[in-house]
Amino acid sequence: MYRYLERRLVEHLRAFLRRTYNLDIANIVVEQPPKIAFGEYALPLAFELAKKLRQAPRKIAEEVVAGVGAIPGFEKLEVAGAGYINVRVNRAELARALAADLPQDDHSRQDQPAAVDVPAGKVLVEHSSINPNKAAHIGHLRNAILGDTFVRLLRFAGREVDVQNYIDNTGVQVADVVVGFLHIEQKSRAQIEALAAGTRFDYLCWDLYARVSQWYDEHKSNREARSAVLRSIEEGNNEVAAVAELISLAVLKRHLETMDRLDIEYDFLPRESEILHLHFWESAFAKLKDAGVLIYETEGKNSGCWVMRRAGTSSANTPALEGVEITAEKITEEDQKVIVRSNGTVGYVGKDIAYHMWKFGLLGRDFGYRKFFRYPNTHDCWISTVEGEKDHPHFGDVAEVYNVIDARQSEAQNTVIDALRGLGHGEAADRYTHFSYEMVALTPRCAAELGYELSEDDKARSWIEVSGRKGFGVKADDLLDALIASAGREVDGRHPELSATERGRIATQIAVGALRYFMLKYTKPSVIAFDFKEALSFEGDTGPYAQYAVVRASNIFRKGGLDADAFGEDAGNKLSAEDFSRFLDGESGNDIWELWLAAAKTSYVVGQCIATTEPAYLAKHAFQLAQLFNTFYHRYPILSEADEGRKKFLLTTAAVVRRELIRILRTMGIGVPSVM
RNA sequence: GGGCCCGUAGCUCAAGCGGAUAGAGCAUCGGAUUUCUAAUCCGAGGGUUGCAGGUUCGAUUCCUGCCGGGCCUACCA
Repeated sequence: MYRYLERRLVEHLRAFLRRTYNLDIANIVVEQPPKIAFGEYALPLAFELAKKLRQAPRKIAEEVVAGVGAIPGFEKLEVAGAGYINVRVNRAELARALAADLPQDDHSRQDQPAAVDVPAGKVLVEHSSINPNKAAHIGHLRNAILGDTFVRLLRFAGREVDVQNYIDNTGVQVADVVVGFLHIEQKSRAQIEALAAGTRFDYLCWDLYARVSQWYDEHKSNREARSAVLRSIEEGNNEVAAVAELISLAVLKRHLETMDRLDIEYDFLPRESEILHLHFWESAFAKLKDAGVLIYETEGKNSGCWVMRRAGTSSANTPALEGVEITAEKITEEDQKVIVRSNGTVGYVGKDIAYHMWKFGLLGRDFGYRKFFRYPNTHDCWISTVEGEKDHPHFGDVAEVYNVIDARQSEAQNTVIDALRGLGHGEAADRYTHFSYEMVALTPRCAAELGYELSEDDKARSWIEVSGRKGFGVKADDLLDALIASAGREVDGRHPELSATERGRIATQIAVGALRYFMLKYTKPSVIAFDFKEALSFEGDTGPYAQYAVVRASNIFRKGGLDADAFGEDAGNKLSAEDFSRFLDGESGNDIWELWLAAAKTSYVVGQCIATTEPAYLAKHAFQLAQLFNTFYHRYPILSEADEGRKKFLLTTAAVVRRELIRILRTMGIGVPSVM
């Protein structure tokens, strides 16, 4: 609602500037005033115009205020300070629309249906992409939670989204665990199969993987086992490849179970083995050669390889003059990225280029599909195969791509984008977003708790990187278990009257809320220094704080003998515009209005999150709304309110905030317990 | 060497394309009428936004140079 009012305001201003000053300002900046008493929007417009019009900002502001005329939904514009234009909306009108929960555009934009705002075409979000050779850890949790929340944000905005989780089942990481089972543990395929059927097979692989790394270090010759295993996996149709397949599928299944605990689901799991066996690369390779994106190097250390210019490097040595043959451009050795090795095999980036051509429907080949995993809610997750089932959903061929991959891979990601552009698919390259974020590390204290020996240098660091290879890190399931246990102790103490099952359910919801919120509250470029104390906190800027605000709202209705959901549904009919004016207008209405205004901003915030690929704004929004509600809750006792009209208004306020908060939390993948 | 990111309160982090008095949480200290349960609320202290310049009516934000830290820079994935 809030965002449509903003847009309408900008349109009126733009029209005014055009007809009055003959100026076309492409981007009219709209801000939010520092205090609610100043209004709902603030425009620094006059400062910008001062130079162009050669007039004092204050004078321009006065002209704008006087000349722009009435705008539907707005109360008035006024000049403040040196030339700010503060804008006041019609509080009663906005509140009534929010209470009625009108579909966003019905109220604000009757001339344009909501569908106009939703861009055409499907969106593909790739996230998680965990190597299927060991248990998922906290770093993977950040990825999956960011990715899943972004999916929810897109769906909130009306987009159709496919969720993919890319599985590298043919690389060294899987090979190393295969080496561990076959060479160190000396297990047979049947024995491994039995282990894989046990509980938390991924934990077993976690430890084994760390031991394999040690084993390699013991004798250089031990590494030969890895090469042999890798070769067998790539060739396929042999015992080693079968072992690798069974391990990677078993670990993958564990990952899906772990993520399902957090309400994270996938639609499709494309695997590297199919990219190889279905010859995706051959198709891509031919096109890349034709387009001159790949260059065959004949000298230097990369002699015999097909190379590409590394993303971010410029051809400073060979000035890009017009008419210069670009395809014959010489790339200095250090700016070369090897795509095809001299032995003819393709590296990771090459496979990724092929995969992304497939994503955009530019490859001319498709995967085979079979059902792999059915979630408890009966949603099916599909996996790639060479020969698949006849009937399957259509994946790929999308309009936009978001890849949730950590910042360390930005160069590789940009190289893929460059390749698409080099192939002449500039429009695809423009709609390819590397959703980049920083890693999760551990505080030195946390590392010490896990038994890691700290050097003096380590102790001075603000954080220490986890290492799967060393088996050093916090496993996702362990963290979740710890959170559930901790939340469970609180619930048991507070609600002994509930059944153990019910208490467990609540503890799980709180744990998931705490974990998801924790991973979302930091902005993406910030390294998270993980600490159990912080992650296990349920107070202050946390998920449980926001959940608790909803529970409190629910309690009001329960104690009052009312149904909160039902009350919220027709809340718009309970009060007249005059009622809203009475309680929201003027100085006295400011603090409750602030709560209403915050509740009205959800779709605006969702839009910001998508535009900036930053889910942290949603966490901030949830916290702010919960905080305002708690203040309101404390300041205005509702059930004991004597004035019936006022009581109805306060109840409506609680119902609307509760409804919006539930919506926000759902978009973050966080449910709300019945009691806390 | 080159590329990318970061540096804000004791700690962990915010600050929408440059805007009004740089905000939260934690920690510390002091409070909250026996209320819709305190996983809550109110208050206090705590800042030369790494340093130095520049652009601007206005800079935490943009530019340049330093200082400090991280990541990437494999014929690994």
